[in-house]
Amino acid sequence: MGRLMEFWGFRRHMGRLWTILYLSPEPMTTTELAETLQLSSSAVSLSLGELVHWGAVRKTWRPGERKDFYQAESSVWKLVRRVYERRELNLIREAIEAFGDAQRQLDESRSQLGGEERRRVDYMHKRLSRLSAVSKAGERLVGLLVAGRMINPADLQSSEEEE
Amino acid sequence: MGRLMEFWGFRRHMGRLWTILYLSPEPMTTTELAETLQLSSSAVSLSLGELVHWGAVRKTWRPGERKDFYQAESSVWKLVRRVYERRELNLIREAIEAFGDAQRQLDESRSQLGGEERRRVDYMHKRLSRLSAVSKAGERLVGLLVAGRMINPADLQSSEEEE
DNA sequence: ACGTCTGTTCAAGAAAATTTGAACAAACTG
DNA sequence: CAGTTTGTTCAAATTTTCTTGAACAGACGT
Repeated sequence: MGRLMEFWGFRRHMGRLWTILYLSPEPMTTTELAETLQLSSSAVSLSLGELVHWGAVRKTWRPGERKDFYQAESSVWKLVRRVYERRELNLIREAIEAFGDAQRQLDESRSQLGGEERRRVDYMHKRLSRLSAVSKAGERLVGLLVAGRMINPADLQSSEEEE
Repeated sequence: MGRLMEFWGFRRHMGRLWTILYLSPEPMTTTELAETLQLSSSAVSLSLGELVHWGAVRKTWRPGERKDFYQAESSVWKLVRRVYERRELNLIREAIEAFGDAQRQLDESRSQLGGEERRRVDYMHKRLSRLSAVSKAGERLVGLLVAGRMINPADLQSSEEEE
């Protein structure tokens, strides 16, 4: 799980910590976690905090106990969905914006150019439109995924068919 | 695109190079690319090579010209699909294997344990089964994506419903 | 209120990655 | 075949990211 998480753009330790908690029938303390994974307490604090931020781990208390206890959110699907919702969707939206900005910049310079250069700018403009179209199709697709609705990958394919 | 690619686990330069080529009506040489992006020739060579390996860029020639020319594969969907096929699917499969290995290791030690410890091992075993189930549902889902078939995210959800 | 226990933050050090220039290899030209 | 041009590989150097221990802050019990 550590490698998987790392690949997915998170800290490796986040995966390791979550797994330990997921496999434990009881909530655990930071001390136990640090011992199990041979990590310093600061490393545990950092990664655990991020896990809590992503909702992958929950803090719990025990009557009488002074230390915090942690337990894993056990629905992987819920977690995946949350990441796609918060992170991937944003990423796609930023990209779409960037493509639009680029096109506007091209529009501005276009009038001052002539012949060869203008044809080049027009070409770039057309390509950016296609990138936008694909991105928007991707955005819709991820949106459906997050909503748990059926997805048709053919939509993505057709979004960049030559006109 | 550089940031997007980086986020997706590739070199940033790969995204930048691909974009320049994608926006160019003509194939380009390594020299032009290095100039445009202010990169050393070795950096261009390295990242371009990887792009070619992933099928995101194609080498072409021009009669009479000594240098190699490169052009971008222009179907983004094709590229995404290839990455999921080659990389993400493998990753999931490795994870599934790892979960199985872990379970087998638990099976081995189980007989030598008693009471409390055995209950703990049984719990971990059950959790690993659930991770396997989710992973297999994910594998099927990505498989469908790659094949361009309809996907139902509800399958993932139901793969980890309490029994 | 004081001392102790817990968790977080920070800056310094360690580790990992990227980048580069130089050396090498391969292909073409005259 | 010698001399260019082009492309790749490698190790050193730089940059970036992680990790750690110490300092800090908060909460609790006595």
